[in-house]
Amino acid sequence: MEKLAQHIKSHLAISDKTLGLITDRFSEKKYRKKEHLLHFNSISRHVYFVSKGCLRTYITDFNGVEHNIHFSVENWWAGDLASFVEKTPAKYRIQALEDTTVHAINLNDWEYLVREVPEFLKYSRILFRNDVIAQQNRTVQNLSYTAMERYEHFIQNHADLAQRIAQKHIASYLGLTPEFLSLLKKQYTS
Amino acid sequence: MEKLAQHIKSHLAISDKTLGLITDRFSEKKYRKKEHLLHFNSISRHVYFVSKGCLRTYITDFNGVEHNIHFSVENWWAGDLASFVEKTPAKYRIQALEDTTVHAINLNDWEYLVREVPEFLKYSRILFRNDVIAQQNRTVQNLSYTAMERYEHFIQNHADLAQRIAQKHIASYLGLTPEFLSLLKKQYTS
DNA sequence: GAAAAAAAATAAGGTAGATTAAGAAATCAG
DNA sequence: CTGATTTCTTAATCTACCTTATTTTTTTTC
Repeated sequence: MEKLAQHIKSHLAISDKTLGLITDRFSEKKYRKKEHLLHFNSISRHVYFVSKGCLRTYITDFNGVEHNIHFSVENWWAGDLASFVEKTPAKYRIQALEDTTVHAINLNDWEYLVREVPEFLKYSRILFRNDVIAQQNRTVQNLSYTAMERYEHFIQNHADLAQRIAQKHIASYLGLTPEFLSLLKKQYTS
Repeated sequence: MEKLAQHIKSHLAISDKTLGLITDRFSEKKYRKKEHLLHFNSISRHVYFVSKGCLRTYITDFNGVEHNIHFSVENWWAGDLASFVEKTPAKYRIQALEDTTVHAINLNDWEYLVREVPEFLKYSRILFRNDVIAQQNRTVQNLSYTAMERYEHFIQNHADLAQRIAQKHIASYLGLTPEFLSLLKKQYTS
């Protein structure tokens, strides 16, 4: 739980005792590469904090094409928020891209913490807020930039991810075919 | 303030007295068509609840092309959340598309309500949550659907808006040129 | 560490949507 | 009500990105 504790501490002042109350509600789970944490149309019972490894959150459209929405490496959260809080069937799927260790919390515990631990409520608000801002930025970028610009931006801001993740997953994240990304990459290097 | 009160009531149980505490912190403002509520690079001092009229939230990209991010008609919120909560220069601009009446709240009052009125905290969480979910859906749609499909979807889900707003603004929202939208429209009707 | 599978590169040809331009229709300002 | 401005339409041309197919490279598996 050390990474989760650190993450919370980095966002607000909190005593170790209170921190303990929070981390007590999480349980560690391990997933093998390619394993799914969340399946389409199932109800998302947990949200996850990644302490090791990498997850992708994606949808499969009506043509069967997968679209990566989000990557979660160490110290990031993953989850289908809508499914989790509304108890509705998930639109998203979540899959491990590497052997991954997460700290999972279920809705009961989440609601307990939000209700009983003011620091957790504050932390959860920061998470939601950051999520909103990140999503906004992505919308803006998809509207404003060419494929090449989006690729450059991704490389510059997520150099680590670009090393770790298969190119086809980056292509999917950027809304491109892997073939076209391959072409861009060649142009970018030269 | 009646519409704002109604909107809050529709999301949670709340006494009229508590509701009064909340609406007291809002002030009514009126804007003429084409007037801006928020300029680029200024700090967003307020968020707005629209009680009459219509606003658009948009960005101008480095080529000078405008991209509509969001429309806010009666009973919707508008604001550059990132700028508002972080006190950073706004990325978005907000403009009245019609003569518009809003209820505005500044950050001090917002934070006061979040801190002192648990019902408002709950309400604000619902707003953020819905915002996240709506943004997610938009990302998904932009990735998965053709221009025609996005147009059909818009017409079906926002028939009212389609009547009220200039087509060029819908085109911008859908990520299309007005010329191409005009073409789609012809195909759609026939 | 070899065979199998998955991912990446390369290339030709195709298409959704952009660009440019010009006329028609609607809206606005006085 | 009228001229000016903005918006919408139509059409020809163009291009960014997709599709399909083949080969090469990398990764996985046992």
